[in-house]
Amino acid sequence: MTSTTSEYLPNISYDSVIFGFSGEKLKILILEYHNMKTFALPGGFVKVDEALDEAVKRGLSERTGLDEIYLEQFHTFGSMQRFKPEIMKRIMEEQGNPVEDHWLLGRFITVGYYALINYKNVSPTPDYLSDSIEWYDLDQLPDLMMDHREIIEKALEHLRIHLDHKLLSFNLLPEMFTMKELQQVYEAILGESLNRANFQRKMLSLNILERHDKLYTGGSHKAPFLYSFKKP
Amino acid sequence: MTSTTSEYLPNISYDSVIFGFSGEKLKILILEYHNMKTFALPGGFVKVDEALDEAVKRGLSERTGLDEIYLEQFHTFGSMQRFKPEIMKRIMEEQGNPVEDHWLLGRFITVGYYALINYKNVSPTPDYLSDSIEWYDLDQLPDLMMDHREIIEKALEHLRIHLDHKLLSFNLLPEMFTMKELQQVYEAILGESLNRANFQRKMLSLNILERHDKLYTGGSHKAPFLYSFKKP
DNA sequence: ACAAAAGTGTTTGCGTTACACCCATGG
DNA sequence: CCATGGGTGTAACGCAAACACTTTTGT
Repeated sequence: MTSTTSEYLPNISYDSVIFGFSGEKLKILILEYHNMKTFALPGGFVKVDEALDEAVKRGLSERTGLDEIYLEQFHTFGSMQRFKPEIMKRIMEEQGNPVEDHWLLGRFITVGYYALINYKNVSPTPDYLSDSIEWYDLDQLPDLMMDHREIIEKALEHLRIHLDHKLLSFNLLPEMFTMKELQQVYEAILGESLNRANFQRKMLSLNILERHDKLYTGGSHKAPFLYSFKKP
Repeated sequence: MTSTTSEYLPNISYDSVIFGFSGEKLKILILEYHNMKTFALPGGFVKVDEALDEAVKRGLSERTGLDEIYLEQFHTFGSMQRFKPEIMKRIMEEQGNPVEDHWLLGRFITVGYYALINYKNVSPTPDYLSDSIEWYDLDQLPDLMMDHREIIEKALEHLRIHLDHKLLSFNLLPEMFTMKELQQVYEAILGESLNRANFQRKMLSLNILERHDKLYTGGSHKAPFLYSFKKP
């Protein structure tokens, strides 16, 4: 722990696992530090007079340009293995800000959050510490800093378990969507294919969907109904 | 945030919801601060070189005299409503330690943990800040500090959902127990009565129990089998 | 007419619920 | 032999999986 005062709480951070989807594969937003080949989850710090949840929303908005994201907290990581001040030191030196005693070099307990968004709505913008921020396929992740790989695994576990209850909250699908699109979301996230007929029945039985007019795509086949999530 | 250095991380705390059971009702361990009529969950702080999980185990051991407790993290609370420095200030003044600038008066983000133990195995001992620590029935809790009531509600929610998977880990029942005792645990925690026959079948179908000799209590009825949890 | 995609129906099996019946034990 | 508690059996129900069948659409 360092004694340097700043506008942020020392020793506490958050890391966000941003799942992105757009029709096919599930992706994750990863940032790379300047010339360092160091990949990490987008994370950040909490201001002294800011709620934790607010801090995460703020940071995410800065990095993705997307506001009003539904975020879900899933676990807090506090082992000592997380303490690797050399990495952050190198990052700050690369940035031309060499420091010996800085709160960023302290030990951090990090709170994990995840979100699920449509990555077509998003223009990720690197922050001042990193030089790139990119979507990576779930099965083609680069080597990640510290325990970030473990954080992703745990986030994915939570996402899969709570998918039914959370999908409404994530603004992942367009306002109107077909049953097939909905199924593709489920299949990408669960990593398995589902029976079409049974999926349809299960979704309709949840009573959260509203059926609208049919969608004529010009394809040589029956036109599918459009659905939206019920508002109330 | 204060800049006073100490052996603890500033701004981070944990609170533990210790559920206790011993045959009938579900109870919770609550401490009371000296002459203050201020009731709170037993919580504590993390040393600068100590893992979060370790800190919680240490604090709990100090307060209950029980080691090797299975603890489960469930949520981290970080709203600004938690920031009520006056309360801690009054507590410290009562203790004869008036201070203006102390890390304990800072804002805290707290990590919630819960455990489930047999309260007959436990001799709760007050720590230096509090003057009593007692078991309270779940439905007769006193008014609690800050958001501690909300923390309990959330802990209970998690306990109920994860009971099947977690009961093995909690050292709640004696080595050997009857099916009835196991059912009473479930009923106390879930807050509802269960069908005897079906409960028996469900438990046996989980394949986590080992059946031993019958228990002759001298009661005018059939002697029940004893069970233990399977080790491997 | 055909292929492709979407919607609906049917059968089956499994797990849960409710309730009944039988067994063991001590008074 | 009876009351009490414990173990097991069974029918009914609901849900979910697997699969088949029908309908719609553009070529």
